[in-house]
Amino acid sequence: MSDSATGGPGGRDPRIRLSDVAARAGVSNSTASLVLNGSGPASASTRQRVLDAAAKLGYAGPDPRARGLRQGRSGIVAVVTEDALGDAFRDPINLAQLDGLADGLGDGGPSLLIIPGAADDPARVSSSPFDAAVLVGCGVGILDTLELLRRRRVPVIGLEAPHADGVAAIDLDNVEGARALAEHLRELGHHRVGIVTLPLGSRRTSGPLTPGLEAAATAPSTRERLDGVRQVFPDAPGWIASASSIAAGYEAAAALLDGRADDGSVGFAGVESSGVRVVGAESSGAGAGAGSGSAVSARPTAILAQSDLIAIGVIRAAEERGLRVPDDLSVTGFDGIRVDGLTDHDLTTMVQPARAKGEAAGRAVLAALADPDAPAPDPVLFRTTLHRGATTARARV
Amino acid sequence: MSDSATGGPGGRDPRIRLSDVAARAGVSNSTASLVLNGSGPASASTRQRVLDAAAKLGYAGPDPRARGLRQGRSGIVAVVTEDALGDAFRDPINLAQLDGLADGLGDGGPSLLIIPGAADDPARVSSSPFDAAVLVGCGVGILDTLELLRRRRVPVIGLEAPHADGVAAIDLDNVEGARALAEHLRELGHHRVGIVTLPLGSRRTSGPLTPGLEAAATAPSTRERLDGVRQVFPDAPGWIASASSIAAGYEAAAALLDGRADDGSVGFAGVESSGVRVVGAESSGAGAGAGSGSAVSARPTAILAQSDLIAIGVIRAAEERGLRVPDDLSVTGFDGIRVDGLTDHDLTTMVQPARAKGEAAGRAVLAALADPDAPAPDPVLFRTTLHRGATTARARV
DNA sequence: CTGTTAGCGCTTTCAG
DNA sequence: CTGAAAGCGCTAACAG
Repeated sequence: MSDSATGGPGGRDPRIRLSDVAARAGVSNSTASLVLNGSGPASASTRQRVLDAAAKLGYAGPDPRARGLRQGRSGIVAVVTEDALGDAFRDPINLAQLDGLADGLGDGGPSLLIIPGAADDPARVSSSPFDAAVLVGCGVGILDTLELLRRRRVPVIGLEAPHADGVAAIDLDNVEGARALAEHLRELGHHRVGIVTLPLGSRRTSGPLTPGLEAAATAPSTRERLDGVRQVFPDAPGWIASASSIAAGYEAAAALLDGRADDGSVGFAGVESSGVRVVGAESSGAGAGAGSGSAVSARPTAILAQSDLIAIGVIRAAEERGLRVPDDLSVTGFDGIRVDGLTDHDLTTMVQPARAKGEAAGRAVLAALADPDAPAPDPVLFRTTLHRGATTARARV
Repeated sequence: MSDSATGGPGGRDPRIRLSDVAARAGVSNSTASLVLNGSGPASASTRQRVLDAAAKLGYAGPDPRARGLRQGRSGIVAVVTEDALGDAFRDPINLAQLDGLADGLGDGGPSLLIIPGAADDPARVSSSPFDAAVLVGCGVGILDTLELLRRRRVPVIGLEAPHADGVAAIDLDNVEGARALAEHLRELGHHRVGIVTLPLGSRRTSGPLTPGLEAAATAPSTRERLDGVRQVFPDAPGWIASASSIAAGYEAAAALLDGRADDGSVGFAGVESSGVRVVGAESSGAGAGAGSGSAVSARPTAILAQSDLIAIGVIRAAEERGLRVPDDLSVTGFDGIRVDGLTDHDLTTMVQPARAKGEAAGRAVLAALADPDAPAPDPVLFRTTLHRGATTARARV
C-alpha cells in the first residue's frame, strides 16, 4: 500500500506507465506488454495478474507517442487542404469525401489529422506525426508541401490533386462530365451560354474569365471542367466565383446576367470586345441598341455552374432578376450533392461518387501502409453520371 | 561521395535522420539539434555547415514521433465528437466552431485530430497521440471516453459538453436564448406553439416529444433550449428531429402540422390525450369536431425550432401545406448561421458566437498546455442575441 | 512461457 | 561554444 494510486482520480501524479503495471503484477515489462497487446502467449494466471494490476492502477494503455516511435508508425493519416478549414469543408461534397475516407480507413484504422492552409504554410506538414497524407482538392499551391512529404518518405494519395511523381491519384472524369453537361445544353438548342467557374488556383480572386486567366488555371477540377465545356462551347464567356458557395455563385451570376463579362473576354452573340457594353435584360432598360452588329441579345440562355452550390446561387440571382428557371434560363450544376431542401429546384447536374472516391483514397492509404515499397498505383478514375433535373429546358428562340 | 543521397528523390532509402546530418557536417548530434532548432548558440561556421548538410541531404526535419516522445508532447489536439464525422459537421455552426478553434490555437499551434463516433467506440481516444482534447457538442455518451482521457492525464475542454470534474467548460446560454425566443413569441400573442427539438441524446431517434423522453434528455444544448422554452410554454407539444438538418426539420414539422403529436404528450389547445386525433388544417378537412372541449384549433400558430437548419425545414413543410410564413405560422430558429441564400426568409433566431466559442476553446487548450498543473478554469459562458427576422409575426386569432 | 537486452530518433542536461 | 551521455515509454528479438 505504499503507492497512492487508489486515491482520487484526476490527481497531479504522472501518467501510469507500462512499467508501473508490470512492477505491480510482479512481471517484466515485456510480459506485461505482450499481455496487454494480446500479441503473445501468457499463462492464465500471469495474464490475470497483469490485467488486474492495469485495472487497479487505471492504466490508460501504452503511450501512443512511444509506441509510435518504436513501431515506426503513428496511426494517423493527414488530410491536407490548400485552403483554410472553413473554406475547405463548407461544400458538402468535401465532407462526403471525408466521410468516405474515414470509412475506407476502416473501424480500427488510422485517425484523421486535418492540415488546412498548406498553400500558405507548407511547413505545417513537418511538425506532426502521420503515416500517410491525402491531398484533397489541391492545386499547384501544394507542390512545396509535396516536396516535404517526399522527404518524409510518407505515401501520398491525391484526391483530385495535381498528378505528380509517386502520388497515388484518385481522379474524377471532370472533362467528360462537363462535356456531357454542355452537350446536353447544346442539344436543347442553347448557344449563348455562360460559365461560372470554381476558383482557378489558390488565390481566390473572382472576376471575368479572361483567356489569359483560363490558360493559367491550376486547380485540377476547375481546369478540367472548363476543358470539357470548351469542347462544346469554345467561346462562351465566364465569370470566376470566389468559392464554391451559394453566395459566390450569386455574385458571379449577377455579373454575368448584368453583362459585365466583356472585359477582354468574348462576349455573347459574337459581339467583339469593341467597347460595347452589353446590357442585361433587366438592368437599365436602355442601351441595347449601340451594338456593332446583329441582334445583340446579350443575356445567356443557359449558365453552366461548376458546382451545385454555385448553381443554387445562380438560380437565386436569376430569379431575383425576374428570370424563370428553366423557362428563361437553364442552369446546370456539378457534384450532385443531395440538395436536401436547399432549393425548390431539381437541379440538372453531374453526380459524382464523392463517398466512393473517399473510400478509394482510404483503401489506397491502407495499401500503401501495408507495402511501403510498392510503387504508386495507377490512377483510379471515377465517373460522373448526368442527372437530368428540372433546371434545364429547350432554348426559346 | 560514398553516400547515395544526391541520387534521385523518392527512393526507397530510409528517411534521413538528424545523425546523418550531424555526421556529414562533422559535428555531434546535439550540436546539429541546437542549430536546426535555433535553440542554442553556435558559431557561424558550424551553423552554416550543419544547414548545408541538412539541405544537401534533404533532411525533412526532426521526426515528430521521436521529438514528441522526448518532449512529452505531440503538437496535436483532438476534436472529439459523439457522432460520425458527416453528422457532426453537416451543420455549419459546428464548422464555424471548428474554424474558431483552429484560429484560437494560433498559427504555429497544434493541429487538429478528428476523433468522431466516440460514443460508439470510446477506445479510439487511446490509440492516437494528442496533448489535449476538445469535446464538441457531446452528450453523456461521452462519459466513458472522458474517463479514458482522464487516465491519460490530458487536459479536456468541453464545448457545450456535459459538465464534469476537471473539464474546462465553454458554454452557451441556451436556456436564456430559448426563453427569450419563446417570450418573443408570447409577446406576439402566440399560445399554441410547437417545438422541434434537436436529438435528445446520442441515439438519434425521432418522434413525438413525450414528458418521459424530455425528462431523460442528455444532450446539453437540447435540454437547455428545451428548459428555456418551458419557462414560457410549459405544455407545448413537440417533435424530436433526427438531426440538425433541413430534411429532419421538414419531417418533424410535417408530423407536428399534421397533428401527430398527441401520443401521450400534451396536445394543442389543452386537448387531453383522450384518443382524440388532432388533425391539421390541410390534412383531411374533416375531423375537427370530435374534441372534448372548446374550439379545437389544433394547428400551432408558431413553431420553435432548435436550430436554423431545422427551422428551414419547418418553413418548407409549412409552405408545402399552403401555410404562409409568418402570416399563418411563425417560425424561429437557433444558432444564427448565416443562411447564405439558403432561403428567401430572414429567419428570426438567436445568434450565437460560434466562432468566438471555438476561439475560446483554443485559448483554453493553450492555457492548459502552458500550465498543466493549473486547476480547470471556471466555465466561460457565451450569450446569444435575438435576431428579429421576418419569420415571426403577431398571432392572428 | 517469461526475462533480458537493445534500441526507435531525438533533446537536454552537464562537463569540458 | 561543442561533445558525451542519458533517457522519453515502449516493443521486438533473442535467450533462458
